[in-house]
Amino acid sequence: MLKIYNTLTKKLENFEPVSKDNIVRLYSCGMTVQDSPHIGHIRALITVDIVKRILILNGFKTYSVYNFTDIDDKLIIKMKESGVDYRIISQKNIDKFFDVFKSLNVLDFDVYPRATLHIEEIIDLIERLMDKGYAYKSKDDVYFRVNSFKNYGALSGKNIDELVEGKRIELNENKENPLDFVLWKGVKEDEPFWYSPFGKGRPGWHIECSAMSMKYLGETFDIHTGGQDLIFPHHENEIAQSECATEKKFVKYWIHNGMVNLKGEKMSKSLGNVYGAKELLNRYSPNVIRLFLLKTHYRKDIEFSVERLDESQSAYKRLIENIPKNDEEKIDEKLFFDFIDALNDDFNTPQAIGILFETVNRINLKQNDENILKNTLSKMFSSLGFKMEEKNERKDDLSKTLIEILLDVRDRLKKEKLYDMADSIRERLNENKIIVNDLKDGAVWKIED
RNA sequence: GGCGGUAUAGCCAAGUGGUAAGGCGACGGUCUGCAAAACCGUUAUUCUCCGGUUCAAAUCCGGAUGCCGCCUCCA
Repeated sequence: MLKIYNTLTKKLENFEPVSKDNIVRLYSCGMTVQDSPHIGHIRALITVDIVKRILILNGFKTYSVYNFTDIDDKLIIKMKESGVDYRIISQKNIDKFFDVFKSLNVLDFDVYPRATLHIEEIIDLIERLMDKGYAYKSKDDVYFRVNSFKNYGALSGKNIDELVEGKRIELNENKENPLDFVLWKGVKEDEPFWYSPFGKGRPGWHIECSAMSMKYLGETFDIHTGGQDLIFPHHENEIAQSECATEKKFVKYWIHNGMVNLKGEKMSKSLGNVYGAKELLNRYSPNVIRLFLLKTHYRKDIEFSVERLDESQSAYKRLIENIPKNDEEKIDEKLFFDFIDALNDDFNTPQAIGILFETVNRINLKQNDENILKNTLSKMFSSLGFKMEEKNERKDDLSKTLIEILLDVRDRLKKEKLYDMADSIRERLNENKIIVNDLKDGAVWKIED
């Protein structure tokens, strides 16, 4: 039985899907595409990926949505600064996202909707809210009336009265209540806009997620994921908008992943301390990054560092040694069951990875069930979304031959006990990223990753 | 100030009542002319601190302290 920690109830709950059709519907809050993806986005992505994979292991089918918020204040600021149209900036970042996405071996989502392509749905939703008295027009903007939703604060555990006293509420004389949030922003000079019954303007943050999730997943769906930093106000506002419009429960399970911190600080665009996804992928393989992330439980913050990644790389090397190339059928059912059991406990990937390494240790002890263990390891490996990497053979036949000749010469030198010369050949090859290891039956070589 | 989370070995990290998984590192060993790689072994009498409950506590209860996130755009 799959158990999920639900942010809404703050409890571990048994997972039971909303619909009887065996399809689990998920919505992931994606990027606001004013900037390139970073390690934090990767973590969120790997988290949903694991959620989906484990649902599938439990016999469910999934239908999932990953959205792009491709119009917002920051994008407009960037446009004004650079003189480049916001659509070009956002498209560039969406392209970058898909580059990263593809290399990570993440399961495809079924839909990747964009806010600007759902203006109609957004307007409809705002109209529904206005008709019911949950939203009001003030000057050129439309706001959501927070006081009209009695459950406001349920997800984030916040109390409306305390929020009002908080020091960080933005002052805006158009609002009835400082907590009210904008659904539709009236156009200002030199800004992109769309026509609507409430005047020219553009959607506020929050509303696009409600409109798009409802469109593709229905008014009530199973799982909504995102980073912990989205709990308030973004997800809180999504619930308010959606539930007021439909008068139905919006989402059954809310899953939030922890942050990736850098030097004790959250990595974020505003702090300017982000570590780019692309940079990272140039330096580490997708599997190493995946291992680095899955070694820590998804709800816990991770302290980002190159040392941690190097550590994961060392561990990964040991793991990969024992993954057979061809998947065979026969596995150790008990072992695999333990593995699933760990994952079914709120996606406990650290424990599952522990089982992987215990299996590696057993394989290395060369017991008689070695092959079965290897097959099981392979199945666990791919269940977690790791993918056997194709070694890119950057060596052509000629250099291969030359290296073989050199090693042959070196072998003869060794036999003559001319170790200085033999070692010098090894060193010079080494300097050129050709690693030579003398094993029992002769030397082997490989090109350094 | 409010809300939430967290504290486990040198470092990272599981474990929520039955006597501390796993990884990295370090050290020792096998192999080796040497090195490297690979493999084997060792590495927390104890879980931030102080009380309490229990036959039994890292785990439950009360209290203290530290760290982090959110309360403003954020994955």
